Amino acid sequence: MPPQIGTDSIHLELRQKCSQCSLQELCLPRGLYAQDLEQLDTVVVCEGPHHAGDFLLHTGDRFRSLYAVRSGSYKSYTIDRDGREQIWGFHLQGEIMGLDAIHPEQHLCNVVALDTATACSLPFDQLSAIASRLPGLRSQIFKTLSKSLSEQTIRSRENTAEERLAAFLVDLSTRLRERGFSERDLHLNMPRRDIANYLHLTAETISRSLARFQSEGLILVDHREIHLLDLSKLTKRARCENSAN
Amino acid sequence: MPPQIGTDSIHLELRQKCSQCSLQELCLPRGLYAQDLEQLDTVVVCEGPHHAGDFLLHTGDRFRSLYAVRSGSYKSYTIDRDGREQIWGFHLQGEIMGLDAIHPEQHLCNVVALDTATACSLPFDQLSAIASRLPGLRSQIFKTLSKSLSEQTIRSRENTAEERLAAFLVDLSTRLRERGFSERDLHLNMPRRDIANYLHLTAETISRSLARFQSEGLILVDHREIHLLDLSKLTKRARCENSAN
DNA sequence: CGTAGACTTGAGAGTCATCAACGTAAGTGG
DNA sequence: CCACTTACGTTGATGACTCTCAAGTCTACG
Repeated sequence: MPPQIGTDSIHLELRQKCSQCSLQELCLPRGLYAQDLEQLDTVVVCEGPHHAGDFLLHTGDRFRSLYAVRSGSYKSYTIDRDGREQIWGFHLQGEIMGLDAIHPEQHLCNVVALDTATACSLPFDQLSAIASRLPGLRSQIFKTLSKSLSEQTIRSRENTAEERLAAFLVDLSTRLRERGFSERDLHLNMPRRDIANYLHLTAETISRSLARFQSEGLILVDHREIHLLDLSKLTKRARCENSAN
Repeated sequence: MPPQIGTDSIHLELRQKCSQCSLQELCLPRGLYAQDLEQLDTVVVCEGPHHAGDFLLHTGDRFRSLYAVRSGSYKSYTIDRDGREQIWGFHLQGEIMGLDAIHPEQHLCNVVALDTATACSLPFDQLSAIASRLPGLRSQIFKTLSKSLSEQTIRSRENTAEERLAAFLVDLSTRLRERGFSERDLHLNMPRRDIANYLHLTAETISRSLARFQSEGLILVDHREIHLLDLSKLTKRARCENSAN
């Protein structure tokens, strides 16, 4: 059973230290001074490990914390009034989840692990209190929200299926590179249907578009392993300015 | 010539008082205590008046301030690499503009007045400093960002032209009601082309969809005056849960 | 080996963009 | 007051893109 959030019975071994975490520069602590990081250390709690399909959050959960992906990956989604899944995003190491919950004070999304994954819980009241003392952290939270907003808006402008898929692959490639992985070898740990859902397309269209990219020599497709052969052409196909970082 | 932001030569008469502003409860100061509002009073500066077509911001402007619409309305847009306009939003009284600029520290959007309009400049460094002392303001800024993010994400899920247009009309109606205007009589102060652009459609499709809504008795169209006859049916056509407030 | 789910591929249909023509309203200058 | 212009809006015809439905293949796993 995962540790309860918001209780006092937090085992010390579950405490995670941002000050010693290799994801520092990708995550919320980005740009903070070492001594300031120690303030974060006092509030961060590890969640998980989760296995593929395990839930980190459910729609309607009271908002207490933001979550940072520590290892593995998660997807967030809602269920619309027709009972259909609506995927909001796929989240890699260092990325912040639960931003949507700040305003309504409850989580809009379900968040589920895509593979074996852990997350850091950042209790928001405490985070906000620390941020009141640390301009750098305050700025970082504001920037995280602002960046998500811009990215979401830009993403919504993509027109054709190929544009969307190309942008998805390039975006994934960029995020993997930032995390020290190969930018050319993508392992998709979600079915085509999920990619399609995320891009507001169908699995068939994803399949056909991947096939077309492959026939044009842009990528190599082997089930869920995608090798990007020509990143620059793929970026051109994406059309939308993925302002890196 | 509009007052320069960030200089010391700010005339006192340009100072706006949030503590005496009728938009308090719609705008960033929402929920703040009276004595706290006075801290905001010390940093807010009026911009404008702008006339239709006047610019408040240009893409690439250095980010110094957020802006709150004080009167009239604005639209924000970018120019994509093909030189085409991409409208990000229409902004009514009390709404915050420039959130996209926090992360890159420069404005992504041009912001232009749609009619005679004024805006309050909220110098961000000072705002952030005040927020460090006022949990209520801090929370309000976080919530504003979080809400924009969710709305943008939900908006991107709308599928058909009619869904998008219905959601647009309902959204506008809701925002006008919140501001004390009629929720049934909309005056669109932008051409069809701009609505189409915002909704990722064409002006022709807007025209046809409006005609269809009218023929079904949902609305009455008279040029840019739209009267909403059946808000509940229109909301159903919108499909997307516009979680009010 | 058999089943279930994921993936691919094909055929047909629907929605919306594009192109084009036309109508209308507002503003200008004669 | 009227021709003229310009921008906006509407309506129709056509075509492209992608969804839907269907069939078939492949993989994983019991």
